[in-house]
Amino acid sequence: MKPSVGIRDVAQHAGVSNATVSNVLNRPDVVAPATRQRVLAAIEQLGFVRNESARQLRAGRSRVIAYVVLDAANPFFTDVARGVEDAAREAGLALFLCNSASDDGREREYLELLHEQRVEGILITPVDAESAQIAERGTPVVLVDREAADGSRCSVAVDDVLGGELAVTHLIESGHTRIAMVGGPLSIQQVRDRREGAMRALTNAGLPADALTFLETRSLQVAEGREAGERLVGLPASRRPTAAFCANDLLALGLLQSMTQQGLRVPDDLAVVGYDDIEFAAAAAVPLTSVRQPREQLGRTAAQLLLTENEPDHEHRHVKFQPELVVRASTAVKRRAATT
Amino acid sequence: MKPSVGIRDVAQHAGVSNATVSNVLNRPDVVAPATRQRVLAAIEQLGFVRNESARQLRAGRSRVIAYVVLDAANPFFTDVARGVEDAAREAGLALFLCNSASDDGREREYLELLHEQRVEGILITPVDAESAQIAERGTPVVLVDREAADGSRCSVAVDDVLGGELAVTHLIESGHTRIAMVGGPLSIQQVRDRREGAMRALTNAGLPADALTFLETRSLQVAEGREAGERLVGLPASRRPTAAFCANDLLALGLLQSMTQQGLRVPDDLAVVGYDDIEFAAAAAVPLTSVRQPREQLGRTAAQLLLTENEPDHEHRHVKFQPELVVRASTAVKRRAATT
DNA sequence: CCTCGATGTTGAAACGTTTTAACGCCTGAG
DNA sequence: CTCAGGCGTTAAAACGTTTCAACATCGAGG
Repeated sequence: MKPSVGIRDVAQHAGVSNATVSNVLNRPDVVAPATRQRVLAAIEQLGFVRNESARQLRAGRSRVIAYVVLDAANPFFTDVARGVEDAAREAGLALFLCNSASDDGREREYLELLHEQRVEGILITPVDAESAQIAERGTPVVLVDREAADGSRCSVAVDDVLGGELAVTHLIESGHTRIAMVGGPLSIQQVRDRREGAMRALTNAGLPADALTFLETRSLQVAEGREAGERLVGLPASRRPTAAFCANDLLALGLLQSMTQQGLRVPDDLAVVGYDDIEFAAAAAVPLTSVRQPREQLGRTAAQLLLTENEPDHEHRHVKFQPELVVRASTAVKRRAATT
Repeated sequence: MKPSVGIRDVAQHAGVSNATVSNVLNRPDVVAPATRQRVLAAIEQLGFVRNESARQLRAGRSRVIAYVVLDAANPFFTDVARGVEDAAREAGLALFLCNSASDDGREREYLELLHEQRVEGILITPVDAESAQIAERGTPVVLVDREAADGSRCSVAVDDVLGGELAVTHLIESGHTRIAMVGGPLSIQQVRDRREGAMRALTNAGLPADALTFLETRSLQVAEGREAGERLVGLPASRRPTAAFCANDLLALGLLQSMTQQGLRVPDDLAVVGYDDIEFAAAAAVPLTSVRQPREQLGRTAAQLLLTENEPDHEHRHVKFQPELVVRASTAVKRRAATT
């Protein structure tokens, strides 16, 4: 079971040289049919499994790309990953998924490992885009859902400022003038961008900057959304926002739950806008208005960009998609009578 | 950028032999502090990255395990994966996630690749547990959320028959006598088991077998749940079930959505029970009654079992956890007046 | 002064592939 | 009968590590 049968065992068993076995494996057409059969039989019989390490050592390449994802439990990222995988398999590559779980220690470890593995390329949605961890080390890296600060590598992103603007403009047009934004930590670029968009929406509408209350969360997960909901309800009614813009749908779902539990109604007592438009947003307690991003296309494009990396005349590109607002019940205008 | 600096470049640059560099990397304590510093400096300066293929080729081992998951977009599996990863990193191993997406072609390709990569071990939730793809090939394999048919390998599972029984017993006790089960394809062991449990519940309650209508779906995803909802509503009212047991929460969420869209109320017109108790179940339009499985523990245990695989006196074990019913609004008894 | 053990370092042999250039053989053309 | 050329096969040299036995060097104990 362990004695690890190698290519030369096969060769011996089939009465040929190991080079011939290698040819059967890699260029079957070049070897005579009879010999090929004999070799294949030997492989079958001995249960030979090609040793990828050796092959790779010799060949220098590895047929594998990896996607280091920020939160594997967030459906947004699994959808992006699906896009990546589709593109990868079209190119004959396999995809390894690594979950950094927003922990830059884990992220570093995975990057290190992947570099050592000499994967063909790395896609990453980094914990912190500025971090030096992602330094060039011979393996091409493409940023996903983040913009490369310097032009030093390819990136695929969505215009988060615009997304924030769309969301908050929608709330303002629905008559809201006290709006909360829930999200965090602020070390995440996207949270900052989406907030910037939100501010821009205020400015456009001629509202003062303090019309937006920022509730910072420790992460972008459901539990944090619930907690933010409690904080929100804890505010004195006179100051309490009438609408909330959440930095992603997980937070929004948590917020929604929290509202229900505390006996407040959405959208009547609080309108809610999420971000990402994950599949569960539409199935939520109150179907969620959300900012949709082209998730699979994001992944697909990133993978394609990665594949161009080792073309000789490669120029780093920065693709930026546009988000789109999907309006559902969580922001429906009912008995809204704005304080305006 | 490409000329790939190796251990001997470092050695030369530091004025030592490559063996010493290797020692610095693997047994730092054995080399004199002064030399060590010099070598580390050289590594830093040359941007040396250890070649894992070569190391692995020599050492025969690989510090990586993999989990081939059935559907990376299903939060149930991402939670299991989290458990796996926690256990793996405690053991100093990294985890590669591979998504078979319920496609046995993909599954086969990934298994092949992982064997060739000589990963330390493979966890898998197989598309088809009986499939020969998973044949022993030198790399230990542990089944996750499936029971090993023969005792030929370790497995970690949850008692799905019991789970089905719990769900349907609950529905029966709530007064339902015409029950639908939504799930499929039947090639999936779990669907079969859960249905068997459902049947057992009928028997226990003295109901005839045809009290359960089985609606087979093509997959276990949200869209299929929606479609099943339409089929359900299409039934003549006299024969239409008053409750539905879904083989997982994704189906249940789809069903829920479909009901709402078609103007039926849950639980009044149709009670719904899901399975898995994913985080989104509680945040659904109508909070979902569901059968909870110890997701992270499932993963954690599987990883631990895998780690015992190459102990000399290893005996294959089959761990089986108990599921638990979580009752929420989707099966609340309101104006229920059973036809009994 | 010699021996011994401890401490650090090293040369060289693996590990299992792929690849290259060369080889032998056979066929058909001259 | 010879020779060019095609075809199938092979020996051997990589690829970049780790490891092992051997080797210096040095201080201490006899």
